[in-house]
Amino acid sequence: MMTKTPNAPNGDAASIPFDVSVDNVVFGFDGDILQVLLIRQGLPGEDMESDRFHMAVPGDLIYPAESLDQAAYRILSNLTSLEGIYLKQFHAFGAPGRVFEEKDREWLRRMRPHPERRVVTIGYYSLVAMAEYEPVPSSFASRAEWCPLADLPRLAFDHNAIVAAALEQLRADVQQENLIFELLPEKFTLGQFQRLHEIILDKELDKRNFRKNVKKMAEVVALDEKQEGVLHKPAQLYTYRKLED
Amino acid sequence: MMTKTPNAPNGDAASIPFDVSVDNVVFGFDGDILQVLLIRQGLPGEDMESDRFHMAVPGDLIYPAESLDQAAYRILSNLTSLEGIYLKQFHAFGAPGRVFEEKDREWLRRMRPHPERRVVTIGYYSLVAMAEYEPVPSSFASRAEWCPLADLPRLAFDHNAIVAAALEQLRADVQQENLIFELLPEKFTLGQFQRLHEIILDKELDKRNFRKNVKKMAEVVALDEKQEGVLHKPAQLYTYRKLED
DNA sequence: ACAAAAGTGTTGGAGATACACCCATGA
DNA sequence: TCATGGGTGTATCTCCAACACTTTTGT
Repeated sequence: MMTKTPNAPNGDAASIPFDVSVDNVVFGFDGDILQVLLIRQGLPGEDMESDRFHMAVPGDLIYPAESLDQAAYRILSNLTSLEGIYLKQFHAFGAPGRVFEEKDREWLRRMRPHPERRVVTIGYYSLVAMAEYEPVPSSFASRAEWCPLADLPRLAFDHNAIVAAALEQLRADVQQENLIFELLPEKFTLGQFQRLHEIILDKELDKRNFRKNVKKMAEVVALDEKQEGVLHKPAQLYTYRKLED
Repeated sequence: MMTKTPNAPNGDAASIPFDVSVDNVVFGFDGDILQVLLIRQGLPGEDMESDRFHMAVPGDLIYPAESLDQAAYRILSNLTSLEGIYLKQFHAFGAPGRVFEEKDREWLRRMRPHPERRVVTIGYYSLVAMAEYEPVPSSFASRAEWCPLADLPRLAFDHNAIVAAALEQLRADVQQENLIFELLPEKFTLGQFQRLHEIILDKELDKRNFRKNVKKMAEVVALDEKQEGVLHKPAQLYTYRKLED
């Protein structure tokens, strides 16, 4: 426990200060594909279309008096005006080499009071029904945008790895819990529901068997309403109702 | 994102320094019940039997140049002489009120260079076959001991909550992956194997059905050997062999 | 002899899988 | 009329749950 090593003597050097942040991978489903919410932040004095902007998953340092979960909620509610969004901590990222690009270091130097501090970030993911998403207006300095999961650009820091880990965790979690409804709008078709399953589980499902299973879910109830304005047979709409027991 | 609030203005107050630590919940199986490895640390100048000792899950601050995983491995190998132990990060704990007992504050004041810093800890759990566990000799200041999971004492900080969360995570993980063998000794009986399942899943299993399922696991192979010195019919011994594919 | 855990098969029901055609709409 | 996704039932197979008695050892 208390072994002294050259790398980490007791005393000050073994307790350098850290910054702790939260990064939130926001997944959205538009009825067709999964998307991720990204932040595009300009460096001060540069315009947003410059190729030196900073693209990242939304995140921020933790405030002195807030918990990790509170920080994650704060970040989310600064981006959307929604309440009660599902949110889950999934992994901490703290490798000493997390910040390795010169561009990222530059960004930290301009935006952070202690740009050289090692930073450990706590990864969260959230689930949003895109149809109900109301983005907060972009500021001059930053702008949120959806990006299809399939064609993410190169992100800041280790954020590509964070998104990949979030997706993997989501895949595992969906099989256990009722998370999947968080991604669906209030009214949805069985086609959308099946497509969402197929994307997340990453395999094709048999339509008839899938619908047979849905009929056994008491939480999914058919509405007295059909799709409109589609160029094929309009689908029955369904909704999710939490069971009261 | 950059909203100013009284609680967290930009600049220094929004980036107070943190300590980051790793706490490792080490689960062991002795063939009968699950146990947890605890550290009993004396305050300097007090003896180990004093009731003012500090009982906790093993943990330490992260060193400047190591990753989270490396820190977790270091903590583990300072306690056991084993290599290749299974270890998994499961949750970060960072509530501002994690340290609330006067006794814990006192301990920090004596042992830490920055006792007032807010500390975020990354929780890991590890799995150990107790039969093969070789404890490292206790120092004058600290001593590791197994404690049955069922009768944990009151632990330091929020360590009781950390152990509970680790157990919950272990329960979920076991159903997906092949973790359970990490808790078994090299040679084990089907009785032990079933008992371990029953403890972790927290439900009784049917002996015949259980054995039927084990027979379908290609990784579990019968040895040419039986238990000795037990006061009942000696059981066939089995072992786990990773499949090469 | 007794106590204590080891070991052993069958059956019925539920749930999973595989599979192909017609329907309603907008362009 | 064509393109597009919506909608529907049956037969088979696999997997899971339920269930009771005999065996081997040490004391």
